[in-house]
Amino acid sequence: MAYWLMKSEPDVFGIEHLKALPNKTDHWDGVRNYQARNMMRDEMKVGDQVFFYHSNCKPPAIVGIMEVTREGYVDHTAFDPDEKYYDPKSNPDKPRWYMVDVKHVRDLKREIPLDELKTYPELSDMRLVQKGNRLSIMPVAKDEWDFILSIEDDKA
DNA sequence: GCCAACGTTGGC
DNA sequence: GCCAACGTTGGC
Repeated sequence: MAYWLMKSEPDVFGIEHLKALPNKTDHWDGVRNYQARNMMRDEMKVGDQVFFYHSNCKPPAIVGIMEVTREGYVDHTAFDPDEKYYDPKSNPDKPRWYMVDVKHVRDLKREIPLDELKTYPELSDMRLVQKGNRLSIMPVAKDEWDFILSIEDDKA
């Protein structure tokens, strides 16, 4: 089993939106970045655990845990001109973009903000805490995953 | 709202 | 295939 982190803007699609859906499950559409696409298409497996990260907000933070419930399949929103993430270069005969389904597992007991994550030497290898990081989906090492859960009970 | 980082596009 | 221009991300 592998571990991941996925970013979303809470104003657009936050963890509260995911929780409100039937089965607390949704497809993670709209990813238009090849590195992120490859991870969803090729690497993420059912049962993998995923941190839900709120980006572009105050404060940016890890807020919960999700689980992959369906492996990579074609992101049909790329074919629809009415969709925000329409991509005319993707078509059903030659799909360019993929997505996975994720299910809300639980909220963290507290939000763990980015500026706190940056203070731990244990997490210094995470792309999340590195400068200029723009990748919206990234793998998380098991020891990093375990470490983050171990500070969940700490006082902020 | 600013701006640095970085991915993508397109002319050559 | 290079690289400048441009667009987007996302922290601050």
